[in-house]
Amino acid sequence: MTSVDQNRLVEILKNLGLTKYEALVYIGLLGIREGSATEIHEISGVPRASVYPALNRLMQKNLVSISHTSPRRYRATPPEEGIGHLLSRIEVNADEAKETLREIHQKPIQKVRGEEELIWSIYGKEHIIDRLVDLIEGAKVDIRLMAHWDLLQGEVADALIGIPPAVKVEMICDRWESERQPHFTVLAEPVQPFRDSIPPPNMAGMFLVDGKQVMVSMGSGDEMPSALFSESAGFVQFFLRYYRFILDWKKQSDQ
Amino acid sequence: MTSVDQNRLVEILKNLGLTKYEALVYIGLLGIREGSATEIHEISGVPRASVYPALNRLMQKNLVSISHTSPRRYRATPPEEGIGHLLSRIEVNADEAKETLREIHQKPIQKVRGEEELIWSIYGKEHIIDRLVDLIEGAKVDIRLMAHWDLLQGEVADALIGIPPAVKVEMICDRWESERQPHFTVLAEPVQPFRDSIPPPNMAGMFLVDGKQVMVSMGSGDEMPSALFSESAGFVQFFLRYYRFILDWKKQSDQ
DNA sequence: CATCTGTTGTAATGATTGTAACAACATTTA
DNA sequence: TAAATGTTGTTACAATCATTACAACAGATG
Repeated sequence: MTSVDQNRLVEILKNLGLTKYEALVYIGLLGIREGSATEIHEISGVPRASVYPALNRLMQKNLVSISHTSPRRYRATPPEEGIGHLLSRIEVNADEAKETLREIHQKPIQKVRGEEELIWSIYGKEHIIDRLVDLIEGAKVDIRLMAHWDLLQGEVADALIGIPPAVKVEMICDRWESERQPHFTVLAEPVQPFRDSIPPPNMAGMFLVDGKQVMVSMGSGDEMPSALFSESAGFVQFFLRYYRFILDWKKQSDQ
Repeated sequence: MTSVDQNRLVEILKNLGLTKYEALVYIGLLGIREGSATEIHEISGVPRASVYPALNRLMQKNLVSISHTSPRRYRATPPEEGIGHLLSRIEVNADEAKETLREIHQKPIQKVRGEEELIWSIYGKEHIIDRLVDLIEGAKVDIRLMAHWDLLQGEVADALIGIPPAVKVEMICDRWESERQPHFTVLAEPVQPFRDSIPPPNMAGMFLVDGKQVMVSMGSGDEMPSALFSESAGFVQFFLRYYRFILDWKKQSDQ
């Protein structure tokens, strides 16, 4: 196992609640299945005196068992089980938090004012895609979009495919390389706003959902993608008009 | 929301990777849906100057969006989505770690020596139940057990019910209050070793799997339950004999 | 328009906490 | 008795918490 792998593993285990020493000890112990504190120290690189408290804490986390021999010997819980239980606990807790937070969110403790009039910024490709997926999955009536395939491919396309048939989907894009659904209208050809030579990935896109929400994404190449989201009627109307203009323009240039 | 609830929430969110201030800010913001930094400070109790860096970090975690008004306003990502994505990331990482750790575990880097000759200790009710479930689910031929219902109820019983029919299950217990399966043999009646008056919960139990593994559990009332596990042939044989003795004794006293 | 007041946003600093790293000591074992 | 094992204590460091100071800005007022 390379040092990069190990650093990655240690990082993940730290995010699951282990300290660096605990992670190193557990990884080392898995490599020898079972051993004494001194052996674990040798395999893991953790100072010998620090192996003992680390092992005690790992036992509390059910990742290690002890045999009261002399010297004491330790055994690693297999990772499917050990990590599995750790993760289960986190999931249970997260579900509990989600429920409580949902209640807070649904019963605001003060009158919410003009939230829908504002324009919200989102930064980073992953964040944008996460939020796009959420937006698409929340659609009830229709989705109109104009976007570059660089943005659509992957999770966004999957979300669109998963839309129930009652929701009409209309797209203008340079191309569409995923499956088509009967309720899709795809105008897939190079269109003017996306024809410029810009370095991939091209994150340009405009998504209109239910005539009430709009999300506009921009950015390409090395620059940090960003997006704007709004439920402001004015903002939505602006982009609806723009979309219809492009649609009409597209239909005419098809003749 | 009570202060206990809030502390619990903050604790869970910290385990999902947030700092205390980030958690308080997110919770507070959910309560007002959208607000300025000063409003968030007032609702959350986080010092006003510290709200800003906390909000920036929450934006990086896709839990908050910003509107570049003057003063700036912030909006909370709904918890299903925000927490959901956090958790997904953790799960993906945990699966990756599990896979890498499994490879390490399956290819020990040194010759494993007499691991099966040792007796391993496990402490704490939750840990014992976790390990019992793992043990039961790993059975391939048969399971023989003698245990008190206090220990069996819940996850252990569920695991037993989920055993495939090819695995024979034979139990001696004070009672069995879950469903029975055709491949179960249940001798469910007060038996001598469990008849003493001891404070509930009674964690006594002995589990033999495939004639190769044994786990013995003990403890009751307020005392910390503990268990021993071994694959040592001698240890397993000892308990097999003991089990058969009790079984014979049980069958005779039924006549 | 200049001035004043209050608000917003940022950076710096100090305190606290938990972990990593190391040293010293006590006990046990061969 | 020397080496190994196990325990305890100390120091350094990093991150977070908590607070302070200040510049810039916005709005109100004369």
